[in-house]
Amino acid sequence: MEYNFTDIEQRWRKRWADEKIYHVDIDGEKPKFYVLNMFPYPSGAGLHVGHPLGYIASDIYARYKRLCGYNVLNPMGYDAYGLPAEQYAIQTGQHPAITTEQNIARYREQLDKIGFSFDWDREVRTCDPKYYKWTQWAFLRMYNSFYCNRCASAQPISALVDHLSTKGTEGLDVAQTEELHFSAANWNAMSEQEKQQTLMNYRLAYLGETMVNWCAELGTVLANDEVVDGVSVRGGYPVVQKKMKQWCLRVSAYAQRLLDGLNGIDWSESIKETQRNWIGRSEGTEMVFHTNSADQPEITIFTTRADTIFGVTFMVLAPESEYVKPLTTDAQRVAVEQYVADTKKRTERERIADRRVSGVFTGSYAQNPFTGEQIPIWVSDYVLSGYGTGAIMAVPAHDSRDYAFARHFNLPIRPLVEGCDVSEESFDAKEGIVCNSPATGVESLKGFTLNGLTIKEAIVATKQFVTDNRLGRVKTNYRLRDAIFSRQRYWGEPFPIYYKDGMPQPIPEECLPIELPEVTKFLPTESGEPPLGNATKWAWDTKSLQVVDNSLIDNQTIFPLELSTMPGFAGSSAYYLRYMDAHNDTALVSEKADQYWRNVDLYVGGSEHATGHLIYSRFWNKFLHDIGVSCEEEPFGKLVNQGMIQGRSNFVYRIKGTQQFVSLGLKDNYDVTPIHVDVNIVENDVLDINAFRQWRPEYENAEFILEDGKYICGWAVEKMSKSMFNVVNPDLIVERYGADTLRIYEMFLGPINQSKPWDSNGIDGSARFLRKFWNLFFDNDTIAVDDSTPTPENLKSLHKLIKKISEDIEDFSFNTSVPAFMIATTELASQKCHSRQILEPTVILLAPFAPHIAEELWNRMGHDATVFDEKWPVFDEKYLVESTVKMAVSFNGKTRYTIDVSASASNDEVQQQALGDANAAKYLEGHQIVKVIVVPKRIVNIVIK
RNA sequence: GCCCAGAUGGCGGAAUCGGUAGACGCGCUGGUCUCAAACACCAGUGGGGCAACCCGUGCCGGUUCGACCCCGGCUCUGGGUACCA
Repeated sequence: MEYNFTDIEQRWRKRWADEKIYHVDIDGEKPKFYVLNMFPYPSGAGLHVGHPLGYIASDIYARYKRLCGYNVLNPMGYDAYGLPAEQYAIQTGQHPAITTEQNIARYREQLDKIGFSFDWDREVRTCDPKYYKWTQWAFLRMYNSFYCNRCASAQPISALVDHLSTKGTEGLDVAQTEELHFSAANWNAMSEQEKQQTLMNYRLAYLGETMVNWCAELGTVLANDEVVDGVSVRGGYPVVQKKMKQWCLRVSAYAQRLLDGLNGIDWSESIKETQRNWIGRSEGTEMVFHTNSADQPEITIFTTRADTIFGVTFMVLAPESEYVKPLTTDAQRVAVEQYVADTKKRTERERIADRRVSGVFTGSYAQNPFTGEQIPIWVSDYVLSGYGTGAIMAVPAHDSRDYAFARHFNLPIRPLVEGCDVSEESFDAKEGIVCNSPATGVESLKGFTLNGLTIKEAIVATKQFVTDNRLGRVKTNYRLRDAIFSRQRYWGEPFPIYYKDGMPQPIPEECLPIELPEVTKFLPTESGEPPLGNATKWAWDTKSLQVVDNSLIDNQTIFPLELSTMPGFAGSSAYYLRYMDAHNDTALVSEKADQYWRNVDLYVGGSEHATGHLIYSRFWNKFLHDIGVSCEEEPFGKLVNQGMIQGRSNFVYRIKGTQQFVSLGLKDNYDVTPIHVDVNIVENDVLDINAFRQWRPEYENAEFILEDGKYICGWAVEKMSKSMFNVVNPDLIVERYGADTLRIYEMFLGPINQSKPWDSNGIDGSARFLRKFWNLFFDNDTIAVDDSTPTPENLKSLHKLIKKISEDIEDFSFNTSVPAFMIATTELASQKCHSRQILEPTVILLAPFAPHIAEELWNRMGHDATVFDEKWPVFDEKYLVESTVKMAVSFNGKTRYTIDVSASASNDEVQQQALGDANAAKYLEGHQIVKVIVVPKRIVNIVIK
């Protein structure tokens, strides 16, 4: 019987869809299991063979869990807002909604061919108003919340207003932009506008004047994770620092919880470490340095090395620091202003590329709080305004950056560790015994000294002294910044915000969603406003509670709406919750659905989201947890990162200045240029010469120098992309080999979490395996499954397979499952096994990997129902018990021969047998036995001398 | 610079507990079938040697009866991150 995969796959896909066998509902009888893939951005290029890798792995797991009796939720949707659709719209005028719709249709068509067990009834699209209603809703909830440090939870803003109106800021311990101090009387005396302004300091979603990454070419601000090396991730355009009023999310409030939460989740250590570094907790000390004149502010600095206080020889302010202006003396004003202006002009990229030492003296001095010594205050761009307090105490002997600065400007360097050499470089290590702290003859405050302590002891002692003497305080800093939440783009979620007297006002929740307005142009307006500035119907009527025409704006009852839209991560931050209850019009997710599905048990996606989506999503979920929407504190229990599938490019070698192409093995005899050639006209690295001549007009008259009558192409592993001509489309593989072969082959390629090149050369092996598997069940054209009693060999082959496959799936080692199937198939074929008791469980084992063929065989064996309603076979050790075992015998660790021993033999008996063997005499000749080590069922090692 | 991961035949990769290194697949070689080719099937395939054997998991050293695996020191590759005080 021929294995006709095209017919089989089409038939089963239709039946699965018609009977909705992958549709799931809450089922109190069964335990739940939630499998999730990071949903794709539907790009215009469609899927290539790399995209389905993670989907196939998670589908195998989902089908396996279903067979194990779980109620499995395995949804799919689209992250549909994004820059490429908008840029395409700018170029062509085509509305992004239309191209997005087309791309989604194409994705769906491609996904459907691979046989996934998705419950499409739960599909979400981030650009659907029914979906982004809940994105806007969550934003409003954040706007109306603040973060209480004492209860480590988000609280309604009304609770804060109560506190402020009765106690002012007294006893307040909350997350805030800057620490404010005022009394209840002050608060009550504020105008409504002032109160609103003040509350912005505390809201979890707030409008803040912050330094942002501004990308002029894209016309928008970008989040920190969207900028790499000073250029935008998308497009690679330069990014500059600019102060702008932007919506922000107070992610920093959750820094500690985001850090703590990592300990309880099953993610790869590398991703957790990346997040820990990104959060960047550092424990240190804030110290106050007094300046000399009453009209100059005192300077607060942050340091993790308080122990180096006696080595401070200068201070440095960030150019953007608010301390700069009041601390600049008249004599230095021109130089300082010039320096600050110069710094502003340089992009971050330039600052990184050309890391020269620069700076300028302010003319002012501060006093060392421990010795009263006069310390010059400088300004330099190596100090960042955004971290700590934007001011540092410089200890050139023990910080390499301070060292470089001191050397450049000839400032003193004062070593504080016994025996350290600072003549060439600073001594940054936190090891050694402290000296010169204070130096001989220097008077220290209250006789305080660190001399003789280790650095670690000195840090503790200094912190204690600083706290006791009110010179500052112990402080924990986080590198994690608040997320900038505005984008000056069209194709994103609009904010449910309008402006009254310049102050933002929330639109009531019950009016959501506020739908994205139509525009005719997708570019910023001529006055530099975001694209929504082009909308003509984009004003809020506070009476009728609806969006109305701009011409009606009177700033009395009708007001302008926010022109920015939300960033890409907004829609992807809570989509896993929405899948639980995708059609609920009254809640993001019902309590019932949330209580049942709880959180994602298995999340599969790329590691490139480590500092983006995977942080924002955890933050967003923690907020929803605080307000009682999500019952779990962490959204994703187990995370598996699939590797990238790279392209395997092929090359032809043209002899320079000719139309002659030389085969790989002969190319070194000529002066050649390698040229990328379309991998689709190359098979097993052999070029299809005729196809090549037709590929492009310029190769029409190409001539070839062959080896063994063939043209062999060179190859290289590169990113899979159109320009390298190495894109492999899964549709073509499915057409030629079938979806089951594609699935098996993608898993066989290598470990799931490893990046690896796509190599079509090996796919025949996977196709051959499925054909052999299919043939197990047929005798010529008839199904050959009978009710015969299985032999011990049959049972052994089966149970070996059950054990291996079950373990592999649990461990996500699908690449080693495929060989196990191949071996079992070979064994069962040579045993001529036709027993139903063996073949039926074998089909169930294969079903997660190759669902179509499994269904077909299941059906042909006489079952009407789907194989996925069966039970996963139970492994029984007893079938694997051997009567005899092969053991290796080695002498001094070198294996010489093997012996067959009874499985029940004791170690002594095994030793007797190994030494009694005729071979033993040969190897023992002229030697003495020192000892014999017997490892049961494995090896007998005889130590001789 | 710092952090993380890795290095095994011609290639992708196995060896999940420190116990016969190279499973399985690709490729290659030989054979069967065929007028021939493709497909399919069968056999062989780490290197050296006629053989007994010897050598072999990036490099150097250590622990052990025994090391791809553990420890110390390097080299290289991939990824993340970077004036974070």
